[in-house]
Amino acid sequence: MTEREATQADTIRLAIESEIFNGSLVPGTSLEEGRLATRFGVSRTPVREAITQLVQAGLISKSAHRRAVVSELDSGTLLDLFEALSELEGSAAFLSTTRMSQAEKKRLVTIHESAADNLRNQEDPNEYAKLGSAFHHGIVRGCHNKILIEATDWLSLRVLPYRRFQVMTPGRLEKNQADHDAIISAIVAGDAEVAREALQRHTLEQGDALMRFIALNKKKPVERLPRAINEEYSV
Amino acid sequence: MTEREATQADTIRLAIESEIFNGSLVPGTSLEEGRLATRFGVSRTPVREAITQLVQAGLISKSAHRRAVVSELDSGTLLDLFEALSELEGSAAFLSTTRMSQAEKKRLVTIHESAADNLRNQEDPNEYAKLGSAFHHGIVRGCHNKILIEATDWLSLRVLPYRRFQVMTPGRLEKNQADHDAIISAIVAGDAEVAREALQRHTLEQGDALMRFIALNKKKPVERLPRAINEEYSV
DNA sequence: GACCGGTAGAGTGTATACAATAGGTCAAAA
DNA sequence: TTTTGACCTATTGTATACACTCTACCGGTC
Repeated sequence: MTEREATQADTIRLAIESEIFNGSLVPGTSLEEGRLATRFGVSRTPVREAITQLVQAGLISKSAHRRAVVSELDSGTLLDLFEALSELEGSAAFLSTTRMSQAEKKRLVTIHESAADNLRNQEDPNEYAKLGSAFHHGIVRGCHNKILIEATDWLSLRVLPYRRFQVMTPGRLEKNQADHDAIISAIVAGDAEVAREALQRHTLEQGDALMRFIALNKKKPVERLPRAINEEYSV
Repeated sequence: MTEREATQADTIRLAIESEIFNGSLVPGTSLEEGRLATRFGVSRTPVREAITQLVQAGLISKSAHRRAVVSELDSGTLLDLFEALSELEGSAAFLSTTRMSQAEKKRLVTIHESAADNLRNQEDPNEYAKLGSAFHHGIVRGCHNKILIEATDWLSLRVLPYRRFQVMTPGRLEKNQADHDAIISAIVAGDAEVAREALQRHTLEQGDALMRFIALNKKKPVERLPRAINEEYSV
């Protein structure tokens, strides 16, 4: 929808984004324009522009004359986020079932089978995670509705800062794979309503799992804050 | 989610927004920072910030080193927009059915009945339109999911520039009212799935109607462009 | 006559300087 | 000792000046 090129503001936006995603910038960290400017070796102008963009993207919150802060999602909002995302992904699955080409479906099956292999042979869990998100991604793209894709991406983006909390509780990957299996079966079988329901519940459950894990780890927040501050100030 | 206060950039953003909505700035019009700056009596800086925000909101498109342009939705995208919106509103209706308080449902019924009165007595159609959007709005809020509300608002915003094309084809209002009637009935009866389906189809049909009307009027685009340019340059 | 490259001119991107605001600090009074 | 209020500093918001990019026009060439 909105095409851009490599202007400094964009570069900086991407840099901040990835720092948020990889955990250098923990939610709650406050961002200071001047400091960021010197850190990136530019003036405050492009930094401000990057911040404005990230605010609109929902990754940063800010009010007038106050510092920008990496958005912090309380558990209620996080729950809302997953609920909304599950509805959107469900809708996408519904549409994708009838709209994906044979090639697209085949690609999706391939991804799914790679994931199955990975799991069976106990390979790199990071790789499995990548395949998993490719699976979701593939279904969403399959709906061929630019706006629905955009909206889904938007919500997914806001979950990313919390994805790194994702951890293996015993049997979680197997459950995940089984869910995916049900979803792909429904899509291949052409049962749109089943596909919707399966993906919807799957995403919702993923959210629940993530939230439970975060809730547990919030008990010891001592280790989180100092590290974050440290990394923000490091040049 | 993101709180702001009255900074100049926000004022200008709102000004541009409303000009887009009321039709002063027709989709396709190009916005020049310098001109806008002098028009609003400020420097380019807040104007640029306003534009950045509107770009992220989807109302304006822009790529690096090029002028900002009021987003123009081709018919395909508009169709996507309505399809996505219908899914979101449908989801909201589903959730609202079980989550709205009695007070909320009552308020919704009141709005619906006011609309019925308005229609029966052939009162102001503008007022009817307002009640109609209040009805939709009320259902969406009723889902009590901040994110879903945000996402729905986001999409609705992008439809607004085209709403003014809305016109009365014979019997359209009656059909609209009948749809709303079915929706509110399902909600009051507590039948979430019926509510979802009813609102979803209703929004989709609204979109189709709008698109048909726009398609007809696109046949004579001569009158649109000069007027737009004219209005942009008027102080 | 059509096509191509170069060259102003307009307009965007960035830097810097200035203004205004918020939040903290310190002092004074209860 | 605590609280309150005024100032003072740090940081954001805005203006202006400059640099770079694009585009449209022009002359030349095929």
